[in-house]
Amino acid sequence: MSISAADILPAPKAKRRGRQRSVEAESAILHATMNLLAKRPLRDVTAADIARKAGVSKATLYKWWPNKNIVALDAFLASMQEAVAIPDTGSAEHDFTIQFEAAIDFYKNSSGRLLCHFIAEGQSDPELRQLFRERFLKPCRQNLKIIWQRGVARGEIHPSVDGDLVLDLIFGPMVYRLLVGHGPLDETQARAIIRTVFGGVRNPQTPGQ
Amino acid sequence: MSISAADILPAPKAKRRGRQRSVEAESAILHATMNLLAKRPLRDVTAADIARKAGVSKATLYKWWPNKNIVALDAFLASMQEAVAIPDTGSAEHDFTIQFEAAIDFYKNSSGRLLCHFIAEGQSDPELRQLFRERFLKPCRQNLKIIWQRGVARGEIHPSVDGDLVLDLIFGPMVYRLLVGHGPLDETQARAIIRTVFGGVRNPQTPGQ
Amino acid sequence: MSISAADILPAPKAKRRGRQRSVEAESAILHATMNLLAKRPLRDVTAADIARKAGVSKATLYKWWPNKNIVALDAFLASMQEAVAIPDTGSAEHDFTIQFEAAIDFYKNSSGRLLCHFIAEGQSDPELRQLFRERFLKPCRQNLKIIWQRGVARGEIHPSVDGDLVLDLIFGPMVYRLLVGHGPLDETQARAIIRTVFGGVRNPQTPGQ
Amino acid sequence: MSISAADILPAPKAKRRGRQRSVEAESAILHATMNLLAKRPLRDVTAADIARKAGVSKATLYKWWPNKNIVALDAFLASMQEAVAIPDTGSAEHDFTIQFEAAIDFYKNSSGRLLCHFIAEGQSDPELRQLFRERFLKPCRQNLKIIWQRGVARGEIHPSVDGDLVLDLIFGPMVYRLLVGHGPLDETQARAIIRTVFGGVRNPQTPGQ
DNA sequence: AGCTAATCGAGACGGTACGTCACGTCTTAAT
DNA sequence: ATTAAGACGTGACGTACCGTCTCGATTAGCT
Repeated sequence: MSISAADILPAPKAKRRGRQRSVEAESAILHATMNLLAKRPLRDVTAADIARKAGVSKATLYKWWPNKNIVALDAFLASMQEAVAIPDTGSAEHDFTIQFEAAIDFYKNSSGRLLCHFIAEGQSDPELRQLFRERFLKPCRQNLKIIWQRGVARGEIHPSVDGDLVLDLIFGPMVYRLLVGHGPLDETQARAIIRTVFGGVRNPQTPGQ
Repeated sequence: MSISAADILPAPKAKRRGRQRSVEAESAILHATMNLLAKRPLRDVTAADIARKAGVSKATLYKWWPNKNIVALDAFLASMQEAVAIPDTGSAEHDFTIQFEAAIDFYKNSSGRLLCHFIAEGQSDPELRQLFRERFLKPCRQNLKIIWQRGVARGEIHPSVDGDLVLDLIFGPMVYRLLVGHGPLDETQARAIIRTVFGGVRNPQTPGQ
Repeated sequence: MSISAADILPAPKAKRRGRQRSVEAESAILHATMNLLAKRPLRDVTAADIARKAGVSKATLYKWWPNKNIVALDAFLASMQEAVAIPDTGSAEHDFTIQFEAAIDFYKNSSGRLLCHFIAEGQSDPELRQLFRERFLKPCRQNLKIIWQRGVARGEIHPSVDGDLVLDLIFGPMVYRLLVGHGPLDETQARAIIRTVFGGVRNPQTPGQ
Repeated sequence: MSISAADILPAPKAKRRGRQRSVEAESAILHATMNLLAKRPLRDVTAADIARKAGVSKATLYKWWPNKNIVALDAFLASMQEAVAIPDTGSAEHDFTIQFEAAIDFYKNSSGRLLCHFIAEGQSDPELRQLFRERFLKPCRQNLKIIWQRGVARGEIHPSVDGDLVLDLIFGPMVYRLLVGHGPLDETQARAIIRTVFGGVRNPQTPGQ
């Protein structure tokens, strides 16, 4: 899933004359960024901080990225190298549970804070918002949709329900609680969410329903 | 639901000696703030802007509020004067649908952007995050929980499902989409969300389930 | 030599109606001011500081004095209660030496710093400058002129030299060094100054003069 | 005698890497400062005023100078480009008269007000006081001491009198009157001061002396 | 083997918002 | 009428970060 800055920037048409872009610099910037983001929130990491830590000039940073938020997004994506294997247990509900528990576990660390900051900064940085959707959210959701599709194919999931809606019913509450912190977020909650999304909150015993 | 700055500050026991706090100033600040927030995002509204527009000094603003974000929250809360009547149609699902549609309608305007900015700024401003939960979220959710409680009492809603979870299953997706903008948010979606939360995504026809 | 605020302000015509002016307040203000000025420079003492220390409201302070600088001048003058006895040894040079040594001794303490601050603040506060001349400088110089007059009368001092010039030749260097700190200021210097002012710097032995 | 900010800052050893300090900015700042100081007193000139007038950012100003007072001192020094030719008429008294009259003439304008403000601000700004002595006073006095030295060498001036004292006897009264304004300051006074400093105030005719 | 560009580090720059401070004025209830 | 308390408008302060820019140095393909 890793996406380097090169993906965003124009492809190097043939070989350009002059000094080539420094790969070390890019790598140093991304690593320095993740390093800093592990310690303090995105808002408190300045472009100058990143440049200093990476041993790179601010100009280099701004040459390849429009601003530090997008550097951070890039660094975050680059750090998610290993492709996540989508489980396939034969039960969509079980698969979702596995994936969702893993997600909550992952976002409990500084990754969650970072995710929140991307969403937060995206409120006043449309480009970040856009890239966040394209580069991060879309691939994630495409993976998850496979579970949904299997569920529909197997007849487990009602075909009338939109796949995007299913994902948002699952991940919406998680993101909400991550951002606002008004409720707990652990394995128990993960299971309860999946169980409820699948079963619904309606009481079937009720005669009048 | 309106909450003025006075709620946050020490209550005026009897009448204090000395010049009283200017009610006009407070009101002017709150109105000016809402006025500005209707035009541009919270990030682009400065403390000086608010002070100028309110005909008030910056010092006065900082005397009563720690920063402009919390002024904005206060202004937002003050603008939500009218108590929202909780519907009671006899069906929790219907009640939720009414309320949820109203909410989505409300947050489609600048209110939604403001809500998003509160959540966004809250990521790097713990006090705002805390106040947002206490002053805004809590009262809202207490209202909504009444619908849930009636539903449980009537046997419509399965008693095993936590009320907070129900609210997050409904509002989580909305907030998620408001913040990230990866999916639509309209009356159709509102109904689909409520319907799915109540009915679940599981296909009951499936024999193997 | 003490001059109270009352001297500056309009005399209380008969008995006015209502609460009478608090003498304690005035005294408390003047004492508090001197107290504060002994600790830190005039610039760093605020009107609020004085009011707080005196247990008085800022409004009271501003009612009777135009600003804190003039409060300070008043406080300084009030603290110089005891009339200085002018020496009369029969020699103007000796008398001046005695007085000048005493002056340098006096201004070595915080009094000197205060004097400097009056002169300094006077650069941007014409009223202070004016009052400093009238209330402080004039009385001081009138005293000192007695020494000069006696010297002229006795034939010690050349009648062609203006008395004010004599005083400035003596005290100018002192004030200059107090303010700028470019040279020492002690008993030795005091004597050298008086000696030189009386004798001149010209070398009488020089034949060609 | 001109002293630029560069003198205060670390000398540019060879050519440093990176963008060089803008000479235009420095020059613009110094000129703008003098320009403003010709119109209103130092106290009423703000750092923002200078920056705006110079077309420079406040940050740049604060990068190179600790505060506006020292900018002003620098600007004042820079404006005193032309080296003052020390007169050499063969008579120290005459030389001093020429120089002193010129000084009084110079300080009659806004320069005198500026000088006073440097001394005034120096009372609460030790760095300014220090720089004023080092950068302004010292060079001035070294020039003037040449006159004194010649006078001593020629036998005109009594060798027992310290050169610094001679200068303070002459300039002390001038500075005193400039600051306090208690006496006139013109050509007549200038001559009277020099004459008295050289001849002393003592009446030689007096038999009893 | 130069020439020519693109890139690099360093860091200065204009701009703008921040939150604080002191000023001198004012309003209020109590004396 | 004057007081203590203290809120108020004004306006400067010095700091921080933004994103742009200008340097001289470095590097590599092209002549």
